[in-house]
Amino acid sequence: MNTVAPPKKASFKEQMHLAREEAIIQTVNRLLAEKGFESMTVDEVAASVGIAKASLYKHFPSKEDLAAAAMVRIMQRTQDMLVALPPADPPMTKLRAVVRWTMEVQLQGEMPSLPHQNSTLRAALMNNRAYLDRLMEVSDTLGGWIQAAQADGTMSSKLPPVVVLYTLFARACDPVVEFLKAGGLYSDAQIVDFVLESCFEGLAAR
Amino acid sequence: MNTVAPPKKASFKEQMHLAREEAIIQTVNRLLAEKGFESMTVDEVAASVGIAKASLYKHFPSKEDLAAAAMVRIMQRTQDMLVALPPADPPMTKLRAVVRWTMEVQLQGEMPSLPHQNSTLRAALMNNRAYLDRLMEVSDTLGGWIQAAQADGTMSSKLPPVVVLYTLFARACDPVVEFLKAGGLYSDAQIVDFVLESCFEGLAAR
DNA sequence: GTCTATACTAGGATAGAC
DNA sequence: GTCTATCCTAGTATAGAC
Repeated sequence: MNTVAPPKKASFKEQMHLAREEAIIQTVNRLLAEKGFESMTVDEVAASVGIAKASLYKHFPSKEDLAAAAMVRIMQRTQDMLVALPPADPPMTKLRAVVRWTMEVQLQGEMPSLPHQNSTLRAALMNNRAYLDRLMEVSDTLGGWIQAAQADGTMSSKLPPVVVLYTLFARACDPVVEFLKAGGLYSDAQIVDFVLESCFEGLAAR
Repeated sequence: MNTVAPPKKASFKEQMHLAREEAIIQTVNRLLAEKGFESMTVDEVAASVGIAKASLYKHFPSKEDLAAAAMVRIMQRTQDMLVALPPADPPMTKLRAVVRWTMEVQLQGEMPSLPHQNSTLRAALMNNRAYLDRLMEVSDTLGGWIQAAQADGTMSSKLPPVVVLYTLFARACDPVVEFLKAGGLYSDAQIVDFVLESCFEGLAAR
C-alpha cells in the first residue's frame, strides 16, 4: 500500500513552505520600508522571523534575492489593486485611487523605499524577470489611463505621459508622508488628502 | 627679531587646511548624491580626494561627521541662494526659483540624498547644531514666503504651510529628476520645467 | 598632518550535524 | 530545511613612524 505518492501531503508540505516564505517576505518588506536595503541586516531578518540565518539562505540565495522577493510582492499587490478598481470609473478617478492606495501602504509602513542608484539591489532587480514583468504591466496600465485622462481633458496635457507616470510612482515613496507622520499634527487620512491635493491640484492657486 | 608671531603665515597654513577640507567635503557631497550614506565608503572618499584614509580621520572624527559636514555645506549653499534672490520679487516667484535651483543642483549630481529614517547619519544630524541652525533658518525663510504667497492669493490656501514646506523640500530629492535624466529623452532644462510644472500647477487639468 | 600598516567588528554567507 | 558554529570579506577606525 501507499505505492502511489500522496498528493495531499506533498501539497500540505509545500503550503507550509510557501507560508514560511510569505512570512519571511512580509518581514523583509517591513524592514525595507523602515530602514532601506543597506541598513537592513540578514541577522535582523532572521531574528524577526524567528528562524536561523542559515535557514533563510535555504529559501533565498542572497540578501539581494531576499529583498527582490519583497519588491516582487509589492509589485504584485499593486497589480492586484489595479485590476480590482471599478473598470467603469473614469481614468482620472482610477489614478487618484492608485496614489491614495500607495500612500496608505506607506503609512502602514509597508512600502519598501526605492533602492538607490548605485545599490546592488537595483542591479538585482534589473535582472529579475518577475519584477520587471510586473513593473512593465503596471506601467502599461497606468500609462493607458494617463493618456485616456489627457484625452478626456481631466488631466493636464502639458506633461508627457512618462513624466506623469514617474510623478505618480514617486508618490509611493514621498518623504512628505513620513515627515508629516513624524510631526504628529495630522491624522493619516488628512496626510493622504494633503498629498493628493498637492499632487493633482498643485501648489499654485487655481 | 620675529618675537611677534607672523599672522600671515599662520593664516596661510590655516587657509591650506580649509581648502583641503573643502575639497574633502566636495567629494563627500558628490558621493553622497551618487550612492547615499550607507553605500559610500571612507576608503572611496580618501581615494577620490587623493589622501590616505588616516589623514581623513585627522580632519573628521567619523564617517558621520564627514557626511554631516557635507550636509551643513549644502544647507549653507541653500541659505546663500535664498539671500541672493531679488528681495522685491513676489514670494511665489522666489519659491519657484528655489525649487528650480534645487533641481539644478540635483541634475549636477551635487544634491546629497536624505538619510533614511533609521540611518546613523540622521541621528548625527539631529545633534549637529550647525546643521539644525541652518535648516531652521531656511525653513523660517521659506515658511514666511509661503504664508505671504497664500496671503496674496498666488498660492493655494487649501494646504497648511508646513505641508507646502515639506513638499518643496521633497523636490530637492525627487526621484523623478533622476529617472528622467536616466531616460535620456529630455534635456536638463526640460526636466526642470516638467517637474516645476507638476509641482506648482498639478497633474489635473486647469 | 601625512603616510603605511594594522586592529577590530559587523555582517554576508557556508559547513556539517540532525 | 532547521539548527549551531564558523568562515571571510569589507569597511570603520587607530597606532606609530616621519
